[in-house]
Amino acid sequence: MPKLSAAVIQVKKDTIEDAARELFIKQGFHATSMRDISKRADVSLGNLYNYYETKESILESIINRYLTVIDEYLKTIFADIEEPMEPASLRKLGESVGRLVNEHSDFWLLMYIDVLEFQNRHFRKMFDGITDRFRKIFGPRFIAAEARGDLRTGVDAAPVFTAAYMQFFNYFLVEKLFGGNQHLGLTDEQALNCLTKIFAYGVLSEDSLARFKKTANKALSG
Amino acid sequence: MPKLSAAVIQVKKDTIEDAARELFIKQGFHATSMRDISKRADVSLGNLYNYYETKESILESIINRYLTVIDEYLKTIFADIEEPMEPASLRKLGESVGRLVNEHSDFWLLMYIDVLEFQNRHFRKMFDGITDRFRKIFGPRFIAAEARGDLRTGVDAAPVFTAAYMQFFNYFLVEKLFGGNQHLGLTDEQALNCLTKIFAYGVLSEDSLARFKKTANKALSG
DNA sequence: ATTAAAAAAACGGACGTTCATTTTTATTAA
DNA sequence: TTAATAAAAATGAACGTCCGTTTTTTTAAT
Repeated sequence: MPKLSAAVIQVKKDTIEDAARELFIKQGFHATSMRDISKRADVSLGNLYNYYETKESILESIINRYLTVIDEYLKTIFADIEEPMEPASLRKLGESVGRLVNEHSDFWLLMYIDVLEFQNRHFRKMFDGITDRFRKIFGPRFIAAEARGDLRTGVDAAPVFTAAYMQFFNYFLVEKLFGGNQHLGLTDEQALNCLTKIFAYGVLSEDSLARFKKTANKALSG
Repeated sequence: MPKLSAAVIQVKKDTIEDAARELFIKQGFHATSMRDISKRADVSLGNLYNYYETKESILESIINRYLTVIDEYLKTIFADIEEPMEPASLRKLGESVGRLVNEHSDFWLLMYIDVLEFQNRHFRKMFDGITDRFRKIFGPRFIAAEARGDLRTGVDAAPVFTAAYMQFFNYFLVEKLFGGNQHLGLTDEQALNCLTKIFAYGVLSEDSLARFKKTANKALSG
């Protein structure tokens, strides 16, 4: 038998990884055996080792492929955002992140597998330097917003945008994977509104704002 | 041999659970064998089954004990907060949550184990109805703050406080377990300040606030 | 002597991986 | 177009190890 074409090999790897992913997610990495994978992928046990060196390398391949999928999803999300600091944009960011979490919730389970089994070796890049990445994408618009006077004095847009992104992320992950069931006491729609308003307007009234500023601002400088 | 005293039994269970916890955290639940636990706890393999029915019940016992520890920690945190909506209080909340995460980071790994292996069965209660719990603790002070006019009109303090709590939590978890290494591009101190300011004051300036309110407020109502 | 705890041995099964064997198929020669 | 061939792919039994748990035996305290 001559070598299979790269395309055929890729198809087979796809079916193997699909099967493995489903199992890893449902029952964890260690609880999934190579026999389980071979059965579900309809590939003989031994043949798995023609495509992957070890069981761990199957997981790695799944994670790496998934990372690119998510990366592209995120790119389309960010491409849709014109003025990142506007409330409507933040709200839209939240919606998009919610979809990302809910449509790919298995991916985030893989992330926890990675945290537990490999000290998050494969997923580190997701969070490492994330603020800088946002600065790269939105930098000019951050600066423009500041120049227009959209932002409070002293506010750096990049970490704030990152914080909003992370907050949305965390909200939907808790809802989806941690059994939060409306842990903010609000529907998803209401929660998105609430979180967006927090980032845009904050919580304090104009009156109390002036009152607290005297005592709090020095403590919160920097 | 007469029955061991309850105290002696508890001591032994402590040593077993300490050993098991260290192993579960370091290498995961499935990757940890009863032989590993028996070796580390210096207890014979068979004897483990005089104290626990199954391996899973060891994990459950660890989680339940830990849950009470964390619960008490949280109680002391909340007891320290007099006016929950003041910036200084939010900042203090953030510091406390940071300590909680960093001092008990293994606990949160157990939570991820629980998510993966048991659909978060044991940890659900940590997030379920959390906003209501905050309302129970701070309810009168939330109402008082609103009555004093501290809050913007239409702001419900409880979900906001919960969101702040979750945001701090997530920030430190990402830093500690997900390799964030300053993912906001700030030191922990600066990040605490930044997040606190977001919750207190929001991001937008007074000028832009008025400008956006016309378009955004109807979209964000509710 | 009695009773329970602790240790050791044993059990059946499942694990990741290897490997000798069989099957398959793109290429080659007819 | 077809048949032969050679090499890769696919197979599944086998390997040695380790698993969670059970059973048996030994030890220790009343």
